Amino acid sequence: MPATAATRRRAQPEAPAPDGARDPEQLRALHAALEDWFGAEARDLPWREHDRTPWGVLVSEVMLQQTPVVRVLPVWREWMARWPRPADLAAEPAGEAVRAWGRLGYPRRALRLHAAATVIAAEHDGELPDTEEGLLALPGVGTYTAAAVAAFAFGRRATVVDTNIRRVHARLVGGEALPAPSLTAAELRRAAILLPADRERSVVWNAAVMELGALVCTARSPRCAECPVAGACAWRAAGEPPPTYTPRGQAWHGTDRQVRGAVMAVLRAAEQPVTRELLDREMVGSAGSEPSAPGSTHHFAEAGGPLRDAITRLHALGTGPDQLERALAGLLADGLAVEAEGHLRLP
DNA sequence: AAAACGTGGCC
DNA sequence: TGGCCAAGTTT
Repeated sequence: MPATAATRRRAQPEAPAPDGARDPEQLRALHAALEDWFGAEARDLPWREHDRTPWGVLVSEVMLQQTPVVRVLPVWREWMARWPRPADLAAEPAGEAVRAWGRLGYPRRALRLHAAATVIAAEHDGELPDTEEGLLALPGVGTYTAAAVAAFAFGRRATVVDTNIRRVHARLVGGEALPAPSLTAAELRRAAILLPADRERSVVWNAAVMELGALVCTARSPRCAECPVAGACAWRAAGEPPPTYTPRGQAWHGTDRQVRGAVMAVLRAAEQPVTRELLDREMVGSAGSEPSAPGSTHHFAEAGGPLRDAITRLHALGTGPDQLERALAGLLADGLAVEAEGHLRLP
């Protein structure tokens, strides 16, 4: 049956299907455009250098979970210099990883990286697993990180889906301002459809889409004028409709999380274990008052700038006894702190 | 499966 | 100024 004008229109709709099923020609053009753009505009990040190691890629991916690149860079360099191989990290106490984590946030990531290094050293002869499945079994490695390391460290064809990629797909293909609040099965299917069949191209595509989301197709005020695929963007074609929901932020002030963070800052800064009694006496219910001067107790005798600052910050929270108790219990349960003989310290 | 989990910069 | 946001994982 000869194709009529009507059937041709149905076969080639103006807007791409939201599941990403564009025709092969469109897809190929998309792949080529982003490949070129990435080649010209990609940032020079150390974990993309030729001398990178799979371990370095894993460390970068974990550090980058919910943490901006600029903050990760110096810490990643420090880690690589100090612990160039998983076994190097595994040879040290977990607390060293937590301390070297600095202020990246979510310090249990440091704990899990140390645990992963221990597994790699003990069960994998010091080498990272080179499959998604093997990587996924490591502590702190979820679906995103497993796919990312498989692709970027081992050159595998993996469906990488992070927050940047989700946003780019939502706009470019889905015609929506933002992806759903949480990852859906439909998004995974769409990402799989969009992934180039060619292995090497798939690696570049993953990196390119992620980079586009980070540099151009940003959450707030996207730079569409600089976008290499703006002409193919379903969101623009639809007139850039606003988000259909408003993301709700995380509570912070007055939360246990805030107290945990302040306690961890003290433990990181402290050269010696900190007495539990000190936390209770100096930091509970004393908002508005002054913390004891460094040197007023033997615990503070050697309090330098960083420790003093951390203590001052915790003091300023005016944490109540119940909340301090809860926060400490949480830290101990998570293994981020250890209590022995009335003292608290990093593990 | 919703909720917990740090931190700092930006508009 | 305060809410939003950043290469998520775990329970």
